Amino acid sequence: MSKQEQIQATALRLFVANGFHGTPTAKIAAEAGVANGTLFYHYKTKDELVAAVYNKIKDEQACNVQAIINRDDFITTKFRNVFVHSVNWALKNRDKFYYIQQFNFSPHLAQLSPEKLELHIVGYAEFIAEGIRKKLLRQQPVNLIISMFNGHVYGIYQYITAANFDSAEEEKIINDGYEMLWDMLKYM
Amino acid sequence: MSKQEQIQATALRLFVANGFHGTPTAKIAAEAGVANGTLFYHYKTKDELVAAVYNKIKDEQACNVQAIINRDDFITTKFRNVFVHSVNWALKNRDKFYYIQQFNFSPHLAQLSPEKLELHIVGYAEFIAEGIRKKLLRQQPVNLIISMFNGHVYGIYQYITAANFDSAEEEKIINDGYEMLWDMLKYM
Amino acid sequence: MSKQEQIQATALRLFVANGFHGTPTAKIAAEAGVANGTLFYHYKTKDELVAAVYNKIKDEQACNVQAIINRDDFITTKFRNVFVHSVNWALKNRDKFYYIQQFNFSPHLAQLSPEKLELHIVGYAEFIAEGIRKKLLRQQPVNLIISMFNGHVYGIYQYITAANFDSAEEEKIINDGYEMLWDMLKYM
Amino acid sequence: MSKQEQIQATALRLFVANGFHGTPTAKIAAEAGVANGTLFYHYKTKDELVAAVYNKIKDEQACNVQAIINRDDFITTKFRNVFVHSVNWALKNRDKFYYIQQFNFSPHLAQLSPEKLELHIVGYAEFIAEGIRKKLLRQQPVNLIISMFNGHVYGIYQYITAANFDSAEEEKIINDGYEMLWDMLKYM
DNA sequence: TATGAATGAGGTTTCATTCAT
DNA sequence: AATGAATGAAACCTCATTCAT
Repeated sequence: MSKQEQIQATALRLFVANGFHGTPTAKIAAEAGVANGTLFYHYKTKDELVAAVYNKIKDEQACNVQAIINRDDFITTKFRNVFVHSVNWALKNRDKFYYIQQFNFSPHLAQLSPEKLELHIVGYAEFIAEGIRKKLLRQQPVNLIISMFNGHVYGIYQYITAANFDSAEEEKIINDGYEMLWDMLKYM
Repeated sequence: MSKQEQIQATALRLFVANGFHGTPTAKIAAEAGVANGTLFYHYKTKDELVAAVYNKIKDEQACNVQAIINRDDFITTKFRNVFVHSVNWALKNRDKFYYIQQFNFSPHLAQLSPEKLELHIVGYAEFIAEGIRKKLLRQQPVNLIISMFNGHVYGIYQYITAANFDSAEEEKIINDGYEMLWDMLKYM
Repeated sequence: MSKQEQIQATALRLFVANGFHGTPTAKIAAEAGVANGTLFYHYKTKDELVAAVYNKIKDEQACNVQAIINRDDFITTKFRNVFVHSVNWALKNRDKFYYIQQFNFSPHLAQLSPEKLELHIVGYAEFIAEGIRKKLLRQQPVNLIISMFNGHVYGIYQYITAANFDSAEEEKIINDGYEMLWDMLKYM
Repeated sequence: MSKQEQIQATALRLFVANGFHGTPTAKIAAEAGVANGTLFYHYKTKDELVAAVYNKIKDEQACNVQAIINRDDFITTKFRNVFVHSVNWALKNRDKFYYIQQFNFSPHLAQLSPEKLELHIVGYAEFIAEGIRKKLLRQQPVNLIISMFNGHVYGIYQYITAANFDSAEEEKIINDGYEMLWDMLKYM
């Protein structure tokens, strides 16, 4: 693990635990086992580090989703798989999921270039558009469908993390959640 | 308006405009027209003020929702009204809604007493439980329904604020959004 | 106990526990059960309160010693009694004794009028002068004798408070201490 | 002279001149010719600096005394030299002596580790124990002898500093003082 | 006599960032 | 590529004191 990766991993952990503001760069460096100045050698500013961590997570997320989309499944299967995978990823990477939210509701978001942001949903958009075109999904704007989808993932995530379910219960909730989602978005 | 109220009102305004970290206590005091020390006379720490502002918004929100719930409507009407109102409130108070999210994804949240947090959903829970009991809503746990509901509000909010719709369009989206929500949560 | 006395008693306790600087007037007032302003009604400044506590203790001390001096004892008996009493008083009023030292090594001391300070040793001086004149005590300046005397009290006090003796042991130490003192100061 | 040493040296000078509370950290930094933050880079808190200065003085004192103890003198000579030296050091370093007392009667003392405190008397204890064993000194506990000794130094110091003696007078007083001390502590 | 809200100067401390090595 | 001592602006907070009631 290179020093740069050490720094990012430590930053993620500390930012989630204490917030951006509650995490001094000095602490990140110390816990990452590098010198204070090293952090600023790799990232010009703290904000740059914050954004780098965000982009890395987003890329990882997008990659994973893309892998599922690329599978040669039928669209409705794709849809289901993307949902289930998204929830599971969030549950297995709570830190990262939390970090994304924290970042989204911070002044940092505004400083990201819009094209960078677009990138993260491009894969989504296509197959959902296809679903709408083929009258498998509701006749609504693609972005609205995506927003509903994400809101739903977020809702399930909140529900599951607020309590302490075992993995069988978790699975059932995700399945029920998918049924609800499908009832909401399917073409009728 | 007492000095204490002035401080809180000013803090609310500045916090929603610049975030808590972007707002020095000195600025709050100055714009509230009081001395620096006065702020700390009424709130032991800045964090206490941050939490007070949060609670005030939450109370306002809860009050509004409660007013709708208390109306002598049929449950399905209540349900619709609460949804529509929640989205509209968020859209008309984007700063406050943003502040709430910012707070929710920060270490501040953890420092709030759990009972205070419970209070904010107590009104919700009852009428939704009733809806489930009367077989108007899906046979799922109350909290799951609430989570879905909130996720949905959040999704619609995101969709609307990401673009620039006129008020007629906005209304249509909210109505469509409600239909989708209902298809998801209604008893079948 | 009047409010004024409450304030003084509380101030003594807190000053000893936390030092002058470590004790805010607000805390004194609060723990004394009076309002913040009340303290400043009785004492124009914090320094005045600090000095008042000092003077009260010194007066009490001086009074006690004077009572012993006034007894119709032979001078050597007086001498012994004053010593024994001084040590015992210090041990029974550790807070007060500590306070005196703390005050003596603080900028407050310099702000006391010299005549006020003189007052506290006037009783001492006379009978010691007599002891010297009558060739019961060493032929040295009165003030030197007094300084030695006080240093000796201080030394015994330090020794006893540093350890945990029972009262029989304490008594023995004080007696031994007196013998040493006498060997040092008696006329030969 | 490193910046760290500069800070400590300046702190020592200002603390002894104005007391710890009378010396803002900003002033120390300014007079040491370093930035404000530099002080806190080397000392986590002001208290840490206060203690560091204390320890430095104590070490200096202990070193000096140790040098005398290590000399190949007869015990009674050692004893005399230590006394004379202690008084002279106090008189030539009134500020430092004052600082030590100020510190001793403050909550700072309680925060020093006990083993650190022990260190400062370890040299003393040994040769005094030897004096007792060899029946040159009174048959009393070592610590009692030390306490008496210190009380005596303290008494002489008080007497001399309260008035304005020339150096010849000072010398005589110290000699007389020693005789008294000896009459008190010698074996009979 | 007593109160307690209000003050504001001043203190300690933090921390992102720089730079000589 | 890496270091870590040094920086100084700016933050939070304290507290003796005042004053209208």
